[in-house]
Amino acid sequence: MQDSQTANRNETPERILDVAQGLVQTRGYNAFSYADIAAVLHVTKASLHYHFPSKASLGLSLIARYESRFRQLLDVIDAGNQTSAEQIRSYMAIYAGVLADHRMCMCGMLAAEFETLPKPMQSALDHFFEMNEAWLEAKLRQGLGDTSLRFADEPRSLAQFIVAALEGAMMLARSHADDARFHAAERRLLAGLGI
Amino acid sequence: MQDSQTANRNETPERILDVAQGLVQTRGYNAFSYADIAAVLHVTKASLHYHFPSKASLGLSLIARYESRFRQLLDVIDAGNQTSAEQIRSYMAIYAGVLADHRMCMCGMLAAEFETLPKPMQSALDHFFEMNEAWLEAKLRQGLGDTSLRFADEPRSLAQFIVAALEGAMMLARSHADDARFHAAERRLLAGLGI
DNA sequence: TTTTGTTTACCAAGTAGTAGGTAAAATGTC
DNA sequence: GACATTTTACCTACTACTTGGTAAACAAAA
Repeated sequence: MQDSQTANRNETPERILDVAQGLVQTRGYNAFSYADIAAVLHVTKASLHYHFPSKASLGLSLIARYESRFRQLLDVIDAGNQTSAEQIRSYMAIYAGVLADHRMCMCGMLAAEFETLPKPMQSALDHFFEMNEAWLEAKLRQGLGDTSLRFADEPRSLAQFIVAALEGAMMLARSHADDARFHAAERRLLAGLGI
Repeated sequence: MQDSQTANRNETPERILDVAQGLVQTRGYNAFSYADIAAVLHVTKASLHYHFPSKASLGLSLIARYESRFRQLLDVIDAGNQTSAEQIRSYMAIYAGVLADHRMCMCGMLAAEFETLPKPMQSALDHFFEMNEAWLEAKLRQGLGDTSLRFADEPRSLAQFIVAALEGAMMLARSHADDARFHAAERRLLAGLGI
């Protein structure tokens, strides 16, 4: 009958992931501890270990959830009836939304720390970026086909470039506390697609 | 007369910085400890604290040295008689060299960890990027003037974009162990300047 | 009454950082 | 040149605290 207990049921792991994700996005994987999460949620570290036995397992769940949520957003974009150009704009808007929340893309942050991550997290990260690049590549090809986009490069390589540029712009916009830098990068990347 | 003593004289702080820089570039500021450096140099942690009282002071010295070395490389580029276009190529070659050494740009790495750094390090980092962007902006303006470059954007904003894109490309090339991604980004950025 | 989630109370190892001491080199001063 | 003094560069041994992680007891549902 205690609401904070009843409400938690089955949702506790999600709330742990919420807090952990925020910490990774602002501080990085190596700069947060179970104690930090415990303090926010007013539970003990031991309780966190019940849901996520190790930090590595927590990290892996973090990436899995992040990718599946990202995938859902892409599915929504795919379902709408926008041109490829508009869909790519929507894609960039996802990044912009994260930045507006004073966060770094979680997987961009983890990419910086790549060398220090457990193997399973590295593989999950690879998968996340592969998914992103594949989606973008498809949109680029589509846009070339229906003439809503205009560019010279190989679509796969251009997709990789766009992801890298967005991550880099996000990182520097955040450290300079200047979202305008990111939006300028967005505009320039779109200009490179002839839109 | 002991060579490892005589040789060390006055150079020990430099050797400490060398090791620390390598660790930051591959693992990040939050993922290395004095113990790691001590192990490489076969000295005690206390000895490191003699030269750099705190990790923050070590970090600050790290950025100061990195910026002054970077500045020297830019001065060499300035001194040569290349076109602006060629000078910008040389600038990108600095980044490529770091990546070829399986390292991330030290300041790019620190930018990801920005939120967790002591204030003095944050300010030093701002200064590093400001210096980079100002140099690039000047080269872009110069290239517009002597018609060796062709682009539509504001030079300052374009300079910021190029730095961000290089950092992002470097970060993802490193995590994918695929230097080709970075070189593709280089080519695309140069193409955006009409070269 | 078993399952689920939590707490208390730990642990071994690692973190940055300090105290106090030592040998040797550098710098005076006679 | 010989002497005392200071500085440099290091060490051993420690403190105070944090890290990820565990075991066992306990509470609340189902």
